[in-house]
Amino acid sequence: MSKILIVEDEKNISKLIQDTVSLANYEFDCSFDGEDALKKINENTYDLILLDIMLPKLDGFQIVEQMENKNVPIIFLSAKNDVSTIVKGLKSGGKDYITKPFEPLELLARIELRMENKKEKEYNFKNIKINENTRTVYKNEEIVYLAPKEYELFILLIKNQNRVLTRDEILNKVWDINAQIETRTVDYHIQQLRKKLDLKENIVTVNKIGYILKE
Amino acid sequence: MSKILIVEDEKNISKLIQDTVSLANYEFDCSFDGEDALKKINENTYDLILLDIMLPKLDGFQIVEQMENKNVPIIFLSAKNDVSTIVKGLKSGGKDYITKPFEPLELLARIELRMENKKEKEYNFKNIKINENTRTVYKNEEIVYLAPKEYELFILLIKNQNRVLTRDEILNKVWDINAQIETRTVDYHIQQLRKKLDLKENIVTVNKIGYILKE
DNA sequence: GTTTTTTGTAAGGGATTTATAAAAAACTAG
DNA sequence: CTAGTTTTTTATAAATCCCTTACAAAAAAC
Repeated sequence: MSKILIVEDEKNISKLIQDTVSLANYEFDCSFDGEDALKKINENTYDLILLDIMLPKLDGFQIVEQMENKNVPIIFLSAKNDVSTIVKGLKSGGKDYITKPFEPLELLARIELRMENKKEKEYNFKNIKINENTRTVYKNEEIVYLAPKEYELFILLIKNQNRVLTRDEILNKVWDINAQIETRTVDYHIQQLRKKLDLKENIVTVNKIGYILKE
Repeated sequence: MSKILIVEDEKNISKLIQDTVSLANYEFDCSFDGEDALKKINENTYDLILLDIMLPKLDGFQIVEQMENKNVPIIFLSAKNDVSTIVKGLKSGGKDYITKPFEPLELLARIELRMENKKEKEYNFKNIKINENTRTVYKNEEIVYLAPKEYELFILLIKNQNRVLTRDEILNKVWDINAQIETRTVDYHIQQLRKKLDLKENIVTVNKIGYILKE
């Protein structure tokens, strides 16, 4: 889930922003002064920063200058509406500049616009991450290569976590086979997954029925 | 030089925009009604479109719907300042939405922001540097010459690092082929890249699917 | 407790897929 | 048209996949 940092010193405006981003189910952290914001930015990984300019201790521009990871998109959100400040904001790394008072729905639309790149079909299981867009599977951040059938089988399992999949169901979905053939093929591929992804404990055999992936 | 299309029916506003973009030495075309704009968009390649919403013949949203190349960035520029229209604009493909009356300098800053994406034309991978503007590829600071297809294929790979590219996807993007032909062409060019750029380890074959460039 | 069924696992091997070099075809520029 | 380059195809070697077999281990049935 995408995470936003809200940097805004006025409590009730911060609250309004929090409510707005919550609408779209974003996670968020809040910061009420510049120093704390900078600390949070450098210590965490945010997908977006909503940044006020006039702040205690450090102002928005100083934060932008001093932050380490320059790739996090920033939307300035400020009452300062003079052209020179807006232009400065946009040139200093801001992806947008919204003046207060703002309309929550417009803010949301502008947030989502900057987030768009990030939308990925991603599943997690234990220390395993699987990204369907890129067709990559990671175990502890390292790419694990899965053969075609293995990959399809794992997708099926992970999409049905904690649900027993019958052998028939598996054969249907991964092998496009309708007949009830007796074969060790499924067993073999289950074995491969258990091996490659350390899932000996997690892919549980349900005798005479099938398999279940569970934590 | 980057070229902008200005779509605005009011002559004097159009003139103001023209003067503004001229300040930054952008080339531009002008369109004063929707139909003409759509025609120009489909027949030319613009780097950015400044699009009014209320226009004769076709409105801005209809233009967006009907244009063929959906990748051209659009900035809406409209007197309509109700939230629902702004949100609609941002969600329908606009990269920004500026309300009239606007400040020329702010407009310019917002234009340059959207143009910037285009400037990011240098990629790095291991000891390889690739500059799209100059169409040069360096391996350890030394220029490596890549034939056209090789170059295009490498650009595709490097823009999709750590993402599996299917053979179909590759054929589509590099060869403009839609059919699923069986051919060894892709293999051959992959081989050339592996050879010329020492990427034997990094361009990994994903059996039955395609290839992935990874570190 | 024994037999039968089911599953785990390793190893073999045929079929499919990819790598590679070399030849043929298609371009390109002069 | 020609010479040189680029791209595609062909042919064969190599690699990979994944299905099967065989036997061990586990579970279920008797």
